[in-house]
Amino acid sequence: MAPKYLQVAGQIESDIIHHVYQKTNKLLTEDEYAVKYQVSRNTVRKAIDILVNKGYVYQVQGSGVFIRNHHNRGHVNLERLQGVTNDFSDRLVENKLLDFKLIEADEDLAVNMGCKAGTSVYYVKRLRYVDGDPFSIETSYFNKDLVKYLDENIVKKSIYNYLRNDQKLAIGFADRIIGADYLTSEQADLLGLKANDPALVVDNTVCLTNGAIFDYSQSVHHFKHVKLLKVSNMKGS
Amino acid sequence: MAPKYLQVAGQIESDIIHHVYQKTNKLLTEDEYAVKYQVSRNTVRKAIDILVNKGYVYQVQGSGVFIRNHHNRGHVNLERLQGVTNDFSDRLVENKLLDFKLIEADEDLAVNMGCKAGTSVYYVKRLRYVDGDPFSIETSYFNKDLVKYLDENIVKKSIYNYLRNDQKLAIGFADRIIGADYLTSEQADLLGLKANDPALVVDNTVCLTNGAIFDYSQSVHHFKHVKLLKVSNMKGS
DNA sequence: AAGTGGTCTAGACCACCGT
DNA sequence: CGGTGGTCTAGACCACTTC
Repeated sequence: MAPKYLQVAGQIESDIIHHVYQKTNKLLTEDEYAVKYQVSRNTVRKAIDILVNKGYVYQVQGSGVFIRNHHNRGHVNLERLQGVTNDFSDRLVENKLLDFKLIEADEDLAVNMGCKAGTSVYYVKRLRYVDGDPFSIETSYFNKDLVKYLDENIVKKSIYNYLRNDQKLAIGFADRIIGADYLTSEQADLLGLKANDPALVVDNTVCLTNGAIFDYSQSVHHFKHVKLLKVSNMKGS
Repeated sequence: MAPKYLQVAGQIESDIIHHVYQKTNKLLTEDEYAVKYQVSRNTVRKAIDILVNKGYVYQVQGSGVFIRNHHNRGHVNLERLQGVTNDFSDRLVENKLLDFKLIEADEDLAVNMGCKAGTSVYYVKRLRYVDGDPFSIETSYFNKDLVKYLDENIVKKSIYNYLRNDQKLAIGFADRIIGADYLTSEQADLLGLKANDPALVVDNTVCLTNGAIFDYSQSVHHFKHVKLLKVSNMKGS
């Protein structure tokens, strides 16, 4: 059973997506949601906080909660892991499996994954397409002590959906380090670009709720097709 | 008077930075902070939420709040606007003013700033250095209807510190769109790189608490010196 | 002055971690 | 089992916007 504030957030999010508030461009008041969903006002506020952080709305004290217009322009929202699968749910996301094997972590990888050298890790290399265009090259490592099982069929689809829904993995938090770099000629071939073209590179470190690193990965994105979106809230600084 | 949860968050943040919890790598319990600061537990939780979002700590139900080890590696934390000034407070941040003038917004700029064409906007172009290395080229536009005054002296220092502290501007939220692109030869000269080298490009749209856009800017970052950091929390999806 | 979001409290009960 | 974080409530009062 999902907590109430998530249920309420989901309902309101669905309303926004289906343009229920298009006339006023404004949500209902907190008190109105409290009555509507039979929850306390604090629970409503927690739900709205989630929508604020996802970039759907902004709050103005004394006035209301307003819908943000330029929310979706094909950007990958950094607020969600699993960006491509979520943000492009209305587009065709495909994966081409380039490599898949079980290996032992060397010294460098062990440092990045916070494990001992020699630990068994799944190695997955995929080329991801959106609407038929090459989108990014994703090289991932999964600690086998934590991710007990993977196979080619799973890996061709959404790995995270499997880990969360089937393996019931308690995914907690992630660091992402974002930079730019040259494309190697091999990467350029895969993405349909030229060697030394720019690349948008994201290093991911993903942890379980108990802090253990189960996934370390690097995504090399097509610089023309991929823009990341970060929405920030200045409250709390 | 800052709200209590911000004060508490500031205190604990300071404790973390000064290695008060180094022995255990763990914060005090929520109840202990509630007693220590004479606030309710909910206020403590709100303070800790801020530290979670800033990437200082992570929470484990039933166990405690733990400090994250690899927090600072010279990255620009996307959780804060004013990244360079904050994240590199222990390093030398300098600005070279390349251009500064009052102009009228053309059609394109007006669209980006949500204002009418012909609106007066300050135009600021700066080259930013960290520890003497060229770091990024920042091209900014400020709506003069909202940012009443700027001059060369202010612009050579931290614009945001001035707007927040002196002009008491109520800064609310921001969108950032992150991508990679080629460097132009002019940009390459400024950054000490070569034309067509990669660049990490960030477009900013910054709004007041009432939703009005007061700042639109583009930062072109040195791809070797700049990495952005995003910490994510999987709670609430 | 009325409406609406922002802060804060005190307390209840649940879920999970560790011993 | 006790300790600790997670969810939720009902209500009070403040700050800001709108009229």
